[in-house]
Amino acid sequence: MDTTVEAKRYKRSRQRERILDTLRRTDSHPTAAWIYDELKRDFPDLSLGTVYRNLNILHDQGLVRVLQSGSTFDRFDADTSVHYHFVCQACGKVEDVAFPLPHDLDERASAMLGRVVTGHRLDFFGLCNPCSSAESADPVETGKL
Amino acid sequence: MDTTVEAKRYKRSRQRERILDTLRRTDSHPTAAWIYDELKRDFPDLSLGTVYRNLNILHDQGLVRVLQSGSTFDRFDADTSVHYHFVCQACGKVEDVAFPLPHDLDERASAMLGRVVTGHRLDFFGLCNPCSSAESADPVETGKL
DNA sequence: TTAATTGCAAACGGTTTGCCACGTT
DNA sequence: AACGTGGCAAACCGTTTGCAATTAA
Repeated sequence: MDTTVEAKRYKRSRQRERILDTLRRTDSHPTAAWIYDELKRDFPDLSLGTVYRNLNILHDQGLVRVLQSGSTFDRFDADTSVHYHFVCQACGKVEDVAFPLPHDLDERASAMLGRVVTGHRLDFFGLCNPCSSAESADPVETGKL
Repeated sequence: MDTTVEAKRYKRSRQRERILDTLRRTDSHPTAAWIYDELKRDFPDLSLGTVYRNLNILHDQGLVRVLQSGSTFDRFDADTSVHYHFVCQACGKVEDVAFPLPHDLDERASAMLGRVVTGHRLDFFGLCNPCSSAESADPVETGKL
């Protein structure tokens, strides 16, 4: 991630425009590989690395959300009761959160969606106290996780 | 994952007991590597593979929650507005969910936690309609993601 | 004795990166 | 001309797995 004051100046590229376009035309929350397959028709020499690079750029620009970060660590919790988590975007620390959400949230969602809902997961993002006081001018970095 | 009718019969192992014990003694939601380092003192020949194997077993037994799945794909979304997701635990499909949560959820959480909360993420888990009708007797598999 | 468990190391798989030619400004 | 971008392939890194030896039941 860029920590300098100046943001990077990007040039246009057909590939990146088509990647964003492809992403906007679907609601299937595709993987990088799916986008790659999709564009392979029009760009026979397309590389997976190019797709990843551009998705990261688009994310930098705030045009794309990353739903799951497959590149981070698995974290484990022996507390199997219902509770949520607060994740510090600076240091990655994970804290428990006892946030009062409706106890029948799954049932409600189930009824509203017309699907079998067996559970949910809620994470809050932000800065923990130590990191909050340590950082003065920090880049935005929205929705990183 | 075991799809047979009979569940696997586990034997005791010092390593697995210590792994669960270590996990229960902390609230830091550690990674596998952290647990490995922790137990390396008492088990000098301990292997990371053993830690992973046992964490999976403990998860099978419902004694451990996995907070982030680092082994799955990143998924991308060009819709940057606030919305949630429904993830099918059978086929992995991701659907948008317009669930009515308080618009000031982050502010409330921020006040309650005494931390800077910049955002949150809510995922529902369950079975999508196609998978729901396809599966008759399916294993529980709670909290996989 | 039977089968689960372990340590080791190799394999796996999604993602990143170095290199150099090419495209954009 | 200056520098971001693309394609290719190797590297990366957390996680899984095959194997022979060990250990629980």
